[in-house]
Amino acid sequence: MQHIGIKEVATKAKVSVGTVDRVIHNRGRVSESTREKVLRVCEDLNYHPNVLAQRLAADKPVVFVTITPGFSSDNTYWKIPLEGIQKAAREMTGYKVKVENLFFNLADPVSFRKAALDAILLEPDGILLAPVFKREAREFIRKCKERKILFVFLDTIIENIEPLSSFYQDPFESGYLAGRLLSFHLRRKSEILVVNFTLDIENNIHLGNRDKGLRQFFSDNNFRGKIEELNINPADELLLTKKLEDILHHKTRGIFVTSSAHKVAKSLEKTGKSGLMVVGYDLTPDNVRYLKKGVIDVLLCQKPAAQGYGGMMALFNHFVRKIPVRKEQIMPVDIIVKENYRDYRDF
Amino acid sequence: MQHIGIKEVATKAKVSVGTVDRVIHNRGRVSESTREKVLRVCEDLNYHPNVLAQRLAADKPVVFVTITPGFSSDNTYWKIPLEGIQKAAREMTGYKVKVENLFFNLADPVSFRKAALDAILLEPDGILLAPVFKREAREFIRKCKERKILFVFLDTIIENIEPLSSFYQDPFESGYLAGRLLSFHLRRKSEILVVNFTLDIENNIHLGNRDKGLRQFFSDNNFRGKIEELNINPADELLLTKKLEDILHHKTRGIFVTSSAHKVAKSLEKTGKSGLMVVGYDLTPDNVRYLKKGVIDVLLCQKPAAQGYGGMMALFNHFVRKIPVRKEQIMPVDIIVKENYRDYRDF
DNA sequence: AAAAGATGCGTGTACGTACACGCAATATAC
DNA sequence: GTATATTGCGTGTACGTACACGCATCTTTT
Repeated sequence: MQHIGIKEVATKAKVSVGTVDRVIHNRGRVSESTREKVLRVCEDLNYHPNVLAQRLAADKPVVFVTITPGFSSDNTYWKIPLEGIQKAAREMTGYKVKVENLFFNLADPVSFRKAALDAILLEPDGILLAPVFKREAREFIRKCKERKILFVFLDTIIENIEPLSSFYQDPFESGYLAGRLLSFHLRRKSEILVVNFTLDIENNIHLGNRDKGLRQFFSDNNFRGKIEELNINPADELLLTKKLEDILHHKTRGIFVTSSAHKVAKSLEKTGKSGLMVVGYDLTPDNVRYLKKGVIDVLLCQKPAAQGYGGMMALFNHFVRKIPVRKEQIMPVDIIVKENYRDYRDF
Repeated sequence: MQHIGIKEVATKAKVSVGTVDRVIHNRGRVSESTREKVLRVCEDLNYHPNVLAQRLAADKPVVFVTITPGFSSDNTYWKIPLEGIQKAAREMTGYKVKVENLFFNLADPVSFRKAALDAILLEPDGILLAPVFKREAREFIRKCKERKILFVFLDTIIENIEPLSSFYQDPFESGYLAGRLLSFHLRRKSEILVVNFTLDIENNIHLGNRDKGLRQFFSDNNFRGKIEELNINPADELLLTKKLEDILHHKTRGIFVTSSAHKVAKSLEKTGKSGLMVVGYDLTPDNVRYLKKGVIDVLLCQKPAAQGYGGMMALFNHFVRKIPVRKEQIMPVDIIVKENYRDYRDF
């Protein structure tokens, strides 16, 4: 006997499978006495429903909806999480699961509201959500709660709201970590430069917290040197080179870019760099090029595909496999240098 | 119609489900003409068998065997991969999969041969194997091939043998990476110390290659300083402290321990350390303690639980879910410092 | 006290696949 | 020519669960 099922429970409790089924699903028409008897036998035999058979016999599919920022040629970041989402979706074929991907525009809160409405019309069981616009997301989650729709947060979280699970990275922690890494290279009176590309709408909060994390590290470790700051529009490449030339001098030993560092790297390459440790974010092709050249020293990453995959799997595990799901999955800050970037390509 | 199944194929091909089944499984008793017709319809309808129903209807379970080193109170390393293996096994409940864990003694090749024989007696479909003893493993794999048993390598690989998949880390690469990390902290004429705990039988090859990797880095980056080496029995704690005191001097800026670094850290703590960057391996409680204290600066890790989990899942994906499996999964060298170790605890 | 309703329970069919069995039709044997 | 194999195919049951239906029994209504 491979697996004890309803049948075995029914036999031992001296009732029919139908009765056991009614007990398990709480759909009435069972006397209290037999109800208790059946439940006791379930305990005794350690009965667990067979998920395969459940999904096979189910008449309605489980429906999941994802709501993430769309991507374009100039902002490809959200392509990667989607790939993880789709990988997970492929693994759900045969389980009677329907996955619908909705997108919104990072520059337009209204597009988010629209996607949110569409999502609810699909009457999903669970939603995977990148709550970029806090206010709109709060509103949406209120509606979900009314309708008993569960949700998982992706990339960011919202304070005081408890989702089924959330997959994200703590930007403050990653900035703090960047401080640690830079500190290996600093001397007594070295200076550091922090570069913020301020027009990066999506990541505004992220960028700020990364910056704060770095500063906290140096304040915690009584660093004596100076931390310069440069806030700039990423489109102004010429300006960037000029400003960097102005601001860098012989005491500067480290640069921390709170987002993608390839533009800084490009400028540095012109200027000529020596004894400068450059730390930035994200394993994009542009960044990798400068990592390989040795202009960028460290990239901090968060496995965006794994986040998308994990978020979908959290829904799957909860609704289909019915196993407990971690409330929170803080993605490790992966430290990537020239020598190990290859290993992370597939994440 | 949720999923096109055998029935739809049968209808369209104007045969019975039994015939379709016989065609799909190549168990004869079908005329060539109907055979071709059925296969064409399968193509046309893009038929893919429903894995859930397959497993539900299967009479014999799929059998997997794992063969890994055992663990004891003094060598707990292999406990972690096993946890990953067991997590994967739990996820297979309901799929009619039988998993048997066999162990051998790292100090005794004969115990490996015994486990290997036991494994074959279980007539498994697939085997997850830590091929620590190369010669014995080769012999065993020969037998597996005769019996058409597939295998997945865990932790190490064997040259010129192609398993279904392998999950491991490249020790040379990790040593090379250690060189990069240390280099951030070195000055022109700094010295480095490499510490090898030579009696670590299990990892002998690993340790050697880590050492080689480090040296290769410094040779590739024309490092001018000196690399000292200390080979020592990990049991000789007193001797370790003494030797360290002898060998360390003001020019020493880095220590690379090719395995667990906590014993070195303990000695350093007595001696008093300053301006010394310590890099070691593995996220064990002992190591973490010194990482938190700041005596160890970096731990290089390889997510051993994820390796065990991934290895089992490779078997599962191949035999049960019947989806393609990556031939090789080189685990990233995770760089762990005081600030991000928390995030890796669950891997 | 008979009719109507509610309660407690069993039966049957479906989900998509595997596999044993059985029955024709054809092929081979004697 | 009949008897026996062989080939080609369909049917039936099982896997474990979900859910509709139906039939007794018991309770309430008038």
